[in-house]
Amino acid sequence: MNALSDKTVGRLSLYRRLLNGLVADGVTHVYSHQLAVLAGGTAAQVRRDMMAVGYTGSPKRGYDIRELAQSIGAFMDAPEGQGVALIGVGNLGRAILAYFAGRRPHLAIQAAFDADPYKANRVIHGCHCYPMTEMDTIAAKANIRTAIIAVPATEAQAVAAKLVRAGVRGILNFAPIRLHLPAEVYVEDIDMTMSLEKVAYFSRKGRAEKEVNS
Amino acid sequence: MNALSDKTVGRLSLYRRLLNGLVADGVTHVYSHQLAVLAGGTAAQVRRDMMAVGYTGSPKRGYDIRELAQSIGAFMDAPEGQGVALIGVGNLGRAILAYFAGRRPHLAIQAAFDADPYKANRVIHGCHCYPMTEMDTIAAKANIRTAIIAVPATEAQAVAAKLVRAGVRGILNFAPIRLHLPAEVYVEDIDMTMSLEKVAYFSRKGRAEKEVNS
DNA sequence: TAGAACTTGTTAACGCTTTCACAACAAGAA
DNA sequence: TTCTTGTTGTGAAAGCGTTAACAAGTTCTA
Repeated sequence: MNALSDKTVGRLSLYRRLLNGLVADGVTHVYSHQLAVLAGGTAAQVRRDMMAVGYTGSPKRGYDIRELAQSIGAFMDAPEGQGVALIGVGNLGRAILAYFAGRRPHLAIQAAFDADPYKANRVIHGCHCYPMTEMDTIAAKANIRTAIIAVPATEAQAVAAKLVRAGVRGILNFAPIRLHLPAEVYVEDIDMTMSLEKVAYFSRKGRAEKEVNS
Repeated sequence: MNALSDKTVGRLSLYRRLLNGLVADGVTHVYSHQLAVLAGGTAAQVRRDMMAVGYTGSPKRGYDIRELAQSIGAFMDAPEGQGVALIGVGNLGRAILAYFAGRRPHLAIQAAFDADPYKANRVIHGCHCYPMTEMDTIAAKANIRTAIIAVPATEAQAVAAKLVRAGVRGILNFAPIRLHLPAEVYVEDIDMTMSLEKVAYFSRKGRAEKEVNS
C-alpha cells in the first residue's frame, strides 16, 4: 500500500507477465525459486517482493499463480484503466505504437501527437494521431497522466514541459537528453545510445551482469 | 583501467555526449556542478566518475572539455571500432536502424538479420539485411561481439544462444523475456512494457525519481 | 605578497537493496 | 501420532552506490 521502490515495481511488472505465461501453460502453483529463475533473480528477492505486495503463499505448495497475479494487478493497475499519450510519430514512435497496439487493455496508448501536420488525423497501428497544437485539450479531456516522448532531442524538453502543464505526472522518455522537470513528475529514461555503449563496453571488458532498464 | 561498475559506464557515456554538445557550443571548460545539472546528478557523483576514468581537472578552471571527452573515449571505445549486429528487422528493428544510422562511426550497426527471407539482401536505413541462416558466418567474419535482439519474445532465447555460439559477448535485448545465457555474456534488457508500467504506477502514486535504464 | 573565493580529489558516512540464515509451518510417510 | 522434507516469511548482515565533508590547490584581488 505504501511507497514501493522503483526496482520493486519493475520486478512486479515482470512477475505478473511471467505468471500470465504460466497460467496459459496450465500451471496453478509456483515456488519462489522457480519464479526466480524465470525472472533472473534469487528466491529471496522474490519472497521479499511478495512481502511488498502483501501476498502470502503457502509452505509446501508455494504461490497460487492466479491469486498472485491478481494481487499484483490490484496493486499496480489503476482500477479504471489508465490512458497514455505518445508524442512524436517518427520511426521510433510508430514502432512503439506497434509494440503496444492492442496488447494491454488497462494501459493503452489512447492518442498520439506529432508536430508534422501531415501526420495529423491519420490512424497508425490503431491509434489516432492528432496535431501537436491540440495536445493540451485532448490530454486534459481524456485525463491523461502518463506520456511517452519519442521526439528529437532538441524538442524533448519543450514537449515535456508542455505535458506537465497539461497534467501529466509520469513520462517515459526515449529522447537522449535528461529532462528538467518538477520533482513530483516521475521520469524514466530509455536511452538506447547509452545502453548500446554499455553493452559494447562490457562486450570487450567482459563482465557479467544481469540488468534491467531502470 | 580496472572494472567499472555498470552504472558508472552508463554515466560516462552520457557525459561524453553532453561534452560533445558543449564543444559544439564553443565552450572549453566545465565545472563538475555544471556537468551535474546537465546529467541530472550531483557534483560529487561527477567528480567520483572522473576519478574512475583517471582524468584530473584543474581547480578554479574545472575540466577541459576536449581532453575529458577524449579521455572517456579512450576508456570506453574499442581502438579499432566495434561492429554491432541487429537481429530482427520488424517495426522495432527498423526503428533501431534508423536511430543509429550514421550516428556513431566507432559503434555502427554493420549487419542486420531476419528470419523472413523476403527481407534478405535489402538495404534498410543504410544497413544490409541478411537471412538468418548466414548469421554465424557473417558475424564471425566481421568479428562481431555485440548484438541487438529485436525479435519476438518466443524466438529471443534461441537467437541469443545462437549469437553466443557465434562469439557474441554482449547483447542489448529488446524482447520482453529474461535471457538465460552463460555468466560471461553481458545482457542489458530494454523492457518497454516494464518501463511503461513503472511510469504508469508512479504517475498515480506520485513519487519522484531520476532513473536511467539500467 | 597575503588573502579571499571557489574549485578538485578523496575518504568517510549514509542509505538503499540484496542476500543470508533460520524459525515457523504444511503435507506426506511411517 | 511423530518424523521427515521442503517450503514461506522475516530479522539481521552484507554489499554497493551515493552523498557529505573537507584538505589541498589555483587564480584573482588588493
